[in-house]
Amino acid sequence: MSNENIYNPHVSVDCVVFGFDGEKLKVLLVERSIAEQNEMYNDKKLPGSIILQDEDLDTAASRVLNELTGLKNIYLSQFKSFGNPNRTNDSRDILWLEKTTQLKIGRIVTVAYVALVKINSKLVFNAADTLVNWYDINEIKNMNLAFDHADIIYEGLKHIRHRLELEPHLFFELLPRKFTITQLRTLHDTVHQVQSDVRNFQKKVAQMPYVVALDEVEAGVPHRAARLYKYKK
Amino acid sequence: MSNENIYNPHVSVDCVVFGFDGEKLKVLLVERSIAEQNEMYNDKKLPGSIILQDEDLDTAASRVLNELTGLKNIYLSQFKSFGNPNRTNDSRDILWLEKTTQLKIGRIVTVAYVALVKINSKLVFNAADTLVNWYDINEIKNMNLAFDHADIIYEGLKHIRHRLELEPHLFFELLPRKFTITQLRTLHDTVHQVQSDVRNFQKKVAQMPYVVALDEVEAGVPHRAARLYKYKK
DNA sequence: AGTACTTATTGTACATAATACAATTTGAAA
DNA sequence: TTTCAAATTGTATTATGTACAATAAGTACT
Repeated sequence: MSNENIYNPHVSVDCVVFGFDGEKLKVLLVERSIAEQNEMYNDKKLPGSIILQDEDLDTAASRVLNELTGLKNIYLSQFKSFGNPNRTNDSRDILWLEKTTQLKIGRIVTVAYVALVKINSKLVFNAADTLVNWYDINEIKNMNLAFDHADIIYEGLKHIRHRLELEPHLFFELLPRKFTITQLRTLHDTVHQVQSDVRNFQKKVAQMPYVVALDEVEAGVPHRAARLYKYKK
Repeated sequence: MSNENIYNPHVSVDCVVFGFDGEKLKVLLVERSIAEQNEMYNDKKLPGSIILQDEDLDTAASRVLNELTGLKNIYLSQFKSFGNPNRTNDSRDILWLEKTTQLKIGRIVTVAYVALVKINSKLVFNAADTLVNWYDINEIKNMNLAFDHADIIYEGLKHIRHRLELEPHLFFELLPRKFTITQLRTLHDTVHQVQSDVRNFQKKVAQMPYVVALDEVEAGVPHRAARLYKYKK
């Protein structure tokens, strides 16, 4: 291998942050504005950052999430790295990188993470200059996203579907602290794209020792209120 | 974020290549020699390489494997990236990096892959100056490995155990083209660290349409020869 | 030829888990 | 008190997983 071939790309982390609003799976995206000639171009991107010197990958991902939402101790898991040499070739992406980093950046390999958060958490969107919003996972394909972030979201979705199959405990990262079995079932069915039988689902939940019934029912519904449950590891 | 904090690390790929010799799971390691003062220090490392300019991650991993073994079209799957800032801090590792790359390299983020190969493949160990050998997965913990390669192997093992549970088809990447059910069972039991019941295992295999019996039996055994099977996707 | 040895091959009974399916209860609203 | 919307609950059936041992086949030895 000749030395001229050795290349020194940058490394970043990107977070695919999932939430559940009671009906749909959502992803957290950051608004991005690019000054292009006399026009402003707007699109969306995943929360992410180039890693800092002496910063571990996991640490960088936690930092990104914390800077954006104020949240700590949330479920965060590396799932795949993306290093296509062309992933930073779009002219708008190059423009944006130069503006935000003040550097000529040729290539970025990004390490992608999935995060699961309770959408009802009072998210403190810290950085005053960044607009952050939840988007329905099904709308992503109709949106303009930076870099290869649409691919990353899609891969993250596949990953989290697997993970939730293997570790059903992770469902409770997405639900409020007190939830009904119907909410759990809706989430389960949304994630796995199935329609479970109500009775069989109740039966299955009944034999999960980590789902415990509370002495409370939901409030404010115009019909019989459902019992509330909590997750207890 | 101030610009002085933006760092530009190198990126590499490393391959954890698994094989099965009929009894044990094995990993392919490369011999490494480092001239240290007047002594030669020898240890082992994973096959890997810094990625080239304009080279995709998957492509780099294929290249590494092909340069080392001559094999193409083998199962190769990215599983995790390792970016601990201290992973390249060992003095011998630094020495070796400088010797082989002729560069001052501060930090390397590596993207790790698992590969599954038939150990009976006539592996052409191309590079005349690299000694390559199979090592029992259980011996790894008693060996001196470069960088954090012991961690990477351990994570790769965990990953491949998961994968083989979800996609039993992958077992056939490790077995010879013609195999006996006993070989398949031994492999299965080794990977999953269980001891299956012989009859129940046969039953399960019998209802795999992709395992087809041949009109042949194994040769050269000093007892009743077992029927041979092949995998047919 | 016969015996000993080693591994291959095969079935049944039982337990557990997954699935299909609908009537009744509860509380709020009219 | 009637209506409505959603919550709650059980049984029969099927499929899947598990425990368990006797016989068959081929080699090696005498």
